[in-house]
Amino acid sequence: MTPTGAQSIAATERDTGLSKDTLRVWERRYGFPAPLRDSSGERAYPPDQIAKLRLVKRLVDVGHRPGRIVAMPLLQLQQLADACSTGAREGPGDMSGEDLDECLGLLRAHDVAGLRRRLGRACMHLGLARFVTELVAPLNTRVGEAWMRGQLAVFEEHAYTECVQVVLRNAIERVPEPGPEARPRVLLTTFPEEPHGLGLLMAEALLALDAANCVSLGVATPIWDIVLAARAHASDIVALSFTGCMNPSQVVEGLCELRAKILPHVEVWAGGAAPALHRRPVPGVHAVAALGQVHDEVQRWRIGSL
Amino acid sequence: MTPTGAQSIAATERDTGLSKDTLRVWERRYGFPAPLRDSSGERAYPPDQIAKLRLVKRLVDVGHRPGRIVAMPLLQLQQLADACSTGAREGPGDMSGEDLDECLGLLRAHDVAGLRRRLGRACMHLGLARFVTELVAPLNTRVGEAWMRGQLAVFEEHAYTECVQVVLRNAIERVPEPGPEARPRVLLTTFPEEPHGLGLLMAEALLALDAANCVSLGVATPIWDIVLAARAHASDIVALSFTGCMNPSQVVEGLCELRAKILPHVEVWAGGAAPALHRRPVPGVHAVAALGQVHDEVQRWRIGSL
DNA sequence: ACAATGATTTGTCTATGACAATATGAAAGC
DNA sequence: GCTTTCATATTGTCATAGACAAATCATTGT
Repeated sequence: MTPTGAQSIAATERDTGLSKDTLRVWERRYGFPAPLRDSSGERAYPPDQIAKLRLVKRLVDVGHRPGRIVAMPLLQLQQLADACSTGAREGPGDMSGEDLDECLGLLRAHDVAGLRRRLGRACMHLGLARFVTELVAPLNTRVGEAWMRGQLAVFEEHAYTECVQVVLRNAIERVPEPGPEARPRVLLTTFPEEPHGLGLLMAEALLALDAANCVSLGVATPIWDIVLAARAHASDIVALSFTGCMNPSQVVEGLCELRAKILPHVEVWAGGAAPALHRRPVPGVHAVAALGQVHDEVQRWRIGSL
Repeated sequence: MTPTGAQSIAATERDTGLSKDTLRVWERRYGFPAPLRDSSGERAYPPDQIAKLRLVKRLVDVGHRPGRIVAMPLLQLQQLADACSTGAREGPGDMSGEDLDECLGLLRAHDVAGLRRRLGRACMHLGLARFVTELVAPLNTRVGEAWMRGQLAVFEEHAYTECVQVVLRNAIERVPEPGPEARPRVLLTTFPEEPHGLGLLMAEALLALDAANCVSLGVATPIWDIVLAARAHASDIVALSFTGCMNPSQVVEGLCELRAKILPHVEVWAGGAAPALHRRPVPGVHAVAALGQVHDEVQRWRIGSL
């Protein structure tokens, strides 16, 4: 932390999601980042380079190639970011963007209590299923985009996530519990590299509405423990959630490994925004493209299990 | 993943919490771990070595020195683990261990729904404050110890955490909201290296009972964003939670940095099981030794702010 | 248009040396 | 006896540079 708040390589790794090795090899190959050096020759990344790295990482996650974009000037990167995000606009059946804008406004005004009330009201108004698929899902996208463009600070995204989590957990609690014999029995979790749990909670809400018997392990469960847990809970389905921040190869390898180790009659469902999921399907794994599909998939399972 | 489920160094890093650098340097210096090599010369850690590494890591976190214990045989390590955990036995005012045993029993039986009901009942019975300080806190310790001794699987610990989280969030939701003008205004979060949020939730529960105005950012907020958030929310207090898994130097450095960047009249509270917190106090940071202290600290703040 | 093949890109791994921060333990002073 | 001080040892992290396998691109041949 020598000059003007420049950060060590370890801090940069966690703030950008790029491994130390990757940071060093980009520097070697593409000339960026070009960190300062402290008195003992260690890299010190200034804040602006970290910001650019975050943007690059995001663009790489969406499919751009490092060699092409790492050396680009910041302005061009931002144009690129704008270009990708405008691609996915309101799907059919989404809320009129007004509600989304209202929520974003409350978030920007740091009115956490207000946002929580607004979301709670929307949940009651729409019903939990539509709340999840038509408000929370597109709102997540909007928040993610705003964050990528630098229009939203990290702490605002954190506040948002916490807020949605509170509302969702509350709503889930209010769904009447199915009997202990209800089926399917679903185990929900994420892989060890995936620290985000919002997708999991959205899935749990929809599953609970379909009277499935949910057990959530929270985030970041080692694969072997997922296997053990599925056995211990006699699960019919293991549901995994992935965000874009996960390395594509980790997604595919992890799913293969899980599929190989788990009992064959247990279904593996994988959902979320990770591009790898939908580019290369893994045999024996159900890729759930959209949250709206959850209901149909449960129906399918019930028919199949008769 | 060549022979008998041996894992790559990256997988071992996430499963043990030891960095790649540390794994390599231990091998170089102490001769353990001694991973196999795959066809291209890359390390492949067999499951038993990973298990031992986890145990060693835990012992190191409690204060043992790597140079002394890394090369020890497994049996001796287990004795060491038993020796340290029996050290901290029931503090005064704790529940009669029976309730704890009952909860642990439900957990071991994988009866998540039962555990949730049991905890919910205990919360109503004891009241939220005593529930947190006298049941959840010691139960956390028991679960941690059981995990260290290998009597509890990782997935069981995950299920436990999720369970407690649900119950706590539910209880917090039922505490009447204080008015928007209520003071103190408290911002809750953890440092970027700290992924555990249970301590945060326990603190939030106690603070809510004292009619503080809580805003939680969840876990893993960059320090600079904590500063921004405290400013945006006009917080009086920033409350941080730490577990033993955080590197001691990160704790101290982070607290110093935060203290330096944040407005001077904002108090910084730090609580949790991280040993560094109580060994080396950081100037300008209130180390909250036990959860029971939260109430008194809020009182102190209120008197001081008149 | 589509499949096969060769070239390039890219992240991760290895190896070894260096260093700063922390902890240990002995000696010295009260 | 008890604390303080300082030299020594321990320990995690960082640096450099080369290697390689998997994924992706671009080109060619049906």
